Amino acid sequence: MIHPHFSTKERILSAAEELFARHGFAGASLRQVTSAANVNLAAVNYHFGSKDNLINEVFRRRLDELTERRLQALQEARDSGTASLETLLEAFVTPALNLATDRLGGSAFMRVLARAYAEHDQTLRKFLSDNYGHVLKAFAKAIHELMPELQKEPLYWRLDFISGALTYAMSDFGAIKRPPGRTDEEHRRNAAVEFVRFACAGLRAP
Amino acid sequence: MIHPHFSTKERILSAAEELFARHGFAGASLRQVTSAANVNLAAVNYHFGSKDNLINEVFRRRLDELTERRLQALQEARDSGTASLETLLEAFVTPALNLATDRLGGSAFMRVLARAYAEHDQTLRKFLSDNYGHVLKAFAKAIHELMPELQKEPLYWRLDFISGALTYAMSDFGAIKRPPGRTDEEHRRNAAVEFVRFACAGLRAP
DNA sequence: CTAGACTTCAAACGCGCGTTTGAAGCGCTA
DNA sequence: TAGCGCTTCAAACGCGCGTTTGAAGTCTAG
Repeated sequence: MIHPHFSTKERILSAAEELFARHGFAGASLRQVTSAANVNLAAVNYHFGSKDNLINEVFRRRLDELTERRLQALQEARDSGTASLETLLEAFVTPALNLATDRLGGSAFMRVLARAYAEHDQTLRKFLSDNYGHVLKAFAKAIHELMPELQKEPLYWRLDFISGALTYAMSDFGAIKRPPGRTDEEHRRNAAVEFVRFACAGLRAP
Repeated sequence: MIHPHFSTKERILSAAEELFARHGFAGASLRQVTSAANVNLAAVNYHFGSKDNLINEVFRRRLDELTERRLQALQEARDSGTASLETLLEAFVTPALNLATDRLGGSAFMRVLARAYAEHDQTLRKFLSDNYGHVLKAFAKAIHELMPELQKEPLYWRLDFISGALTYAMSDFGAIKRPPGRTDEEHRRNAAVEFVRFACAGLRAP
């Protein structure tokens, strides 16, 4: 059961996120979802129209905010006038880390995202690239200004690797668990530092 | 229709590989598989017992050989006495790349593998880690011997990032589309070169 | 030629799927 | 209180799922 005081739509989205992460889009049924959300089966089709559209909305709910925070952090980094590769990557990584660790269900969403990468479904891929492709472009542009000597194609490859590494590392099947005697906050901070160091070095590769 | 002169078992495995890559394990049905393989529906349960076991056999067929070739390449790199980070990572990546490009259906298998990483299913993950976990350990050990100054925790973080990036790069999802006028083979080889360069730099980060 | 093991076949099993339906419940304002 | 949207409900729809069954086909050894 998921947070009975939330709205029906929110409860469906949360339950769907968790079950899609665990069983995949085809593997999780609407009956499982509505049962976990403590909601009538027909509520999904009433509020979302179809299962396919529910999947899209699961992405939209998290990605809209993630996108906004990333672009905002990017803008701040550029406005400060002290932009380095490190601060740019921090602007990209930190919002995702916050989502994965702060939010209720955020880590489930990271696993859903990892599944989306493995999906070859055209509808879903088009939805994602249409709605959120501009974020990657904005960061690519900022990084390009900072490293004009790096060709466009290698740059895009490396950004691609960075996105993949971040997504897979943040889903909880990654090997690294929080060590005992360290707080979640410290763990997240540590992950961000390690990741930014790794990604910057990768970007600066000869 | 898939290669009518192959045995029933082989035709089922090939069709299953292709369809699991395209629609996922839950999303591809045995009716789709047997229809694509030009084989009777009951043949799956006769030859493999169940759908779950068919999934395992799809992995076994490719991973047994992939594992052997990776460990062999690793051994050669160490025996040659000129082992570098680059040669180690090449030993890991190249067999996968050859599988993806040489073999009929190999690229489909790479997408299946990406799906397996995103799966949370305990049965499948246990099967994979029981049978093939030792490969990753062997490479981690070799890298540690080559970079003894890198602490264990940062090393594990970076290997985690690299696994994610590799998985991501091997599935075809990435933002990078194959440029027109370049073959699939060239595209993948280029990806491997870019990947090894990126991963080595990341491992060597200060 | 034929007995017997192995393989393929069409048909059916019960079940859970996504979706639809029409009635019932609810919270407003008039 | 009556009327009216919006939301929830139980029930049902047709369909495709994984699996099972028993008969028919195929091949080889005696």
